[in-house]
Amino acid sequence: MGSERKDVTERKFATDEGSLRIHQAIARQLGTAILMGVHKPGDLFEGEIEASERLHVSRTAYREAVRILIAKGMLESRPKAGTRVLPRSRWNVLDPEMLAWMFAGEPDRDFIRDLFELRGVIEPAAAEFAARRRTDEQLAIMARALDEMEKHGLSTPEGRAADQRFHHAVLAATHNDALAALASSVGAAVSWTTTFKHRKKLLPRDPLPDHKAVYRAIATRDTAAARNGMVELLRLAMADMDVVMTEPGKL
Amino acid sequence: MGSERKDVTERKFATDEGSLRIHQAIARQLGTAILMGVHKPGDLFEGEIEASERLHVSRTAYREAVRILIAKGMLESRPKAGTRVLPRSRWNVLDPEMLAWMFAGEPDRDFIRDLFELRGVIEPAAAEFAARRRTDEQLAIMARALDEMEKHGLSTPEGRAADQRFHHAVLAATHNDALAALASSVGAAVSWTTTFKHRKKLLPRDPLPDHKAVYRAIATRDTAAARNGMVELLRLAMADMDVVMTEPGKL
DNA sequence: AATTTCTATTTGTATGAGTATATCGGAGAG
DNA sequence: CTCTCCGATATACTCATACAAATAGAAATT
Repeated sequence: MGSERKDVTERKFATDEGSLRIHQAIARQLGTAILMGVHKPGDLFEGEIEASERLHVSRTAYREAVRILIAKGMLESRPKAGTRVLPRSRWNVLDPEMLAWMFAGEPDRDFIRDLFELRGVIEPAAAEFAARRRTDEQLAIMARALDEMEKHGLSTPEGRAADQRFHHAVLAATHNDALAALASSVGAAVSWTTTFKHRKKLLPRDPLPDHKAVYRAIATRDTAAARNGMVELLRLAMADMDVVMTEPGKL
Repeated sequence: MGSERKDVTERKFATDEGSLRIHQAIARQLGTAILMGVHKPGDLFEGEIEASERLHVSRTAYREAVRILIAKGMLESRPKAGTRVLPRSRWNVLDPEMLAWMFAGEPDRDFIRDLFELRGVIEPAAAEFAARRRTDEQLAIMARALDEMEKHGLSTPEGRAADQRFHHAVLAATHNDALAALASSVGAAVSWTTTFKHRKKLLPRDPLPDHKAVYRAIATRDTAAARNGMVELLRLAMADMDVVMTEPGKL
């Protein structure tokens, strides 16, 4: 003892990371900074002591935050060498938490495009597998999701959540853990479009009929129709997105 | 406490985790245990103090290990509630480190199947994108990889590494970060087949011609041929794998 | 110029004290 | 009897400090 306690309220203000534990809050803060390009690949972090003092947290908490980012492939650290940002190619960009950090702010347009391209690759195949392997229970989940989409509409958070649940259910129905692991990536893309379109007040077409077509195909175990339905659904979503992406001006 | 059989050397022996830092070693140990089903979803871990004492490490190191596993979606921890294993659906099974843990031991056959199915979805599309967008430099990397595959053969570690580099280069050439992030997943599957087939001493067919066909298609920017070539390549790999998987007996 | 040795810097590990939080059980109200 | 509230308590979380290990880079050596 001998050293006086710090003013704790200062940190609350500085970070304001909700009810997260401190290490999580710091991880998010650092992760977000890296994603936004504040720290670029190859950049060296300050030492643990300086960093933890600047952030008004203990070295323990700071180190745990760094461990989290290392686990996600964003950082590496070695004695004497320090802690530095890894090349983008090493980042686990499909990690759910990382996607959450990205989409909390203004995500990179290029990456959005990449994510949609991934959707285009994954989801038609997933729909086909789902049509072949879905259980009745999984089908029921899809039905409920569609009901709620219809009930709330895509302009409400509930409706968008239901949309995500539908796509999630399709992936789950593939009975393939590797495909299902991409649910958060697909979900992020799904969520982004609808949110964005709502923000821009352009709802060019009702996506519900397409969703229902996919649903019917999966219900009747028509694999080809399921794939085609999903392709069609995505074609529309992507067309809308292209409008947004090629649009001039910020955001 | 009475039941300890501890040396200081025991940890070195028990974990024998190479030159990993302690927290990494513990993370790997716990992660592997979870993957092998020693700790099942829903299971509660012992307290930090007990756990760290049993493993002969400090609470600091143990906690950092747990942070890593939490970052990968395997665990969650809350005060009073304890630390428990999350449902499989939450695990980031495509995380490179996690794949390494899986394939270090005897990976789950079902998951291998899932991974190959994912390959079947991803790689043909990736080949098509690569044919459209590859740079000359990326093409050169593929060429070098094929040369080394031919030179060393798939029965050598060098040859298998070259095989992985080829598939990695194709994914990189898509210029899509989301697809490229799946490189380690694809790589794990690639590596597993060749390693396994070599161990079983069955090399049914030379995969090089197929690889070269894909390469030529990408070189000439023939998207359709690239896709078809990759489909063909995978058809063979999967056929071999099916033989292995349906084979009776362990492993 | 290449190699080895040294050393200073940085992360890694350990420990103990104290804080915050959520679960569980029990008391009280309906 | 069921439900809600509330407080005791177990548990993870945070902090501060000390010391250990490793390693990049300089210095000495060949």
